[in-house]
Amino acid sequence: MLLLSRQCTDRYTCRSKMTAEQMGNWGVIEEEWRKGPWTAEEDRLLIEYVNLHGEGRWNSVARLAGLKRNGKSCRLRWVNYLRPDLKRGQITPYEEKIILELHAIWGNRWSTIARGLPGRTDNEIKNYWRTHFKKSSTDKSQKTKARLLKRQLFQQQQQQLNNQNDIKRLVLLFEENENNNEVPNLSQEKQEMAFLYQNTAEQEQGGGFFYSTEASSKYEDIMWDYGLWNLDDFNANLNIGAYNNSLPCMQTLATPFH
DNA sequence: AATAAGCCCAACCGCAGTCCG
DNA sequence: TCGGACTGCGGTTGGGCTTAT
Repeated sequence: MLLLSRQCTDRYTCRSKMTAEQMGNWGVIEEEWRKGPWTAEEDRLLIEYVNLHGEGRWNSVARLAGLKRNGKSCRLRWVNYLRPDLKRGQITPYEEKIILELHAIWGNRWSTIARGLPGRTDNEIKNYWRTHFKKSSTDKSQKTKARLLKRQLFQQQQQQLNNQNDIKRLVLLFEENENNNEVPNLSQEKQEMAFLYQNTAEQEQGGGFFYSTEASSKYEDIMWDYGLWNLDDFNANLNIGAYNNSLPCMQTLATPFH
């Protein structure tokens, strides 16, 4: 094992005031790949590589960029630290709220949750969650969070009732256009979604629309896939009248993926 | 002032899914 | 169809920093 002499990354320099020497056994070469904290020079090479070749083909980075890092390490460094669209700084209360809400739905699917928080990485969210919320259920702050979440979920359910009414109106449109089997000016996806809602609603006989069953989970997948999670947008796109609610809720918080 | 406990976060690991020859 | 390479994800680790005692 070879101990390397090197500079620290900016982050380490300014945040942790840690020198390469202080890193001790970090920054070593095992076999052919370097491990441990990234140096400023490595960052520069990686940024250069991505600017030239784009993201992906991470295993080519070592060869093409002259980095002694494996593909996984390069991808992780880019995704979690070097990407230009990353937000810096603390998680805001608003973002925390989104994390809580999305985690209530998706559980530990951090990458899915991260898609609802532009500029934040799955790693960041995961770390934040583990630090702030993964505590024993007896923890006082946890109880407070749980209470807050419960209240939010109640508000969301009220909101969803409104959403259902909007979509039911859409379904009525379908029924009115039954002969044509198509609603004019609606994309295939949106028609499919409304059709799916119709079937799901029938199956569930009006019971819990979003979270209750496997059927609704299938529906959720389609919502995410088509970027229709935000029903405000959905309604706006359909021109069937957007509702207005000053309370932030699930539908208005999560952003579509496109 | 010393130190223990908790916080924070970069980075690693293993696994599973996808791609491609 | 199959198997290896690649990619992405979630879990975990480890070490510096901050706060509480």
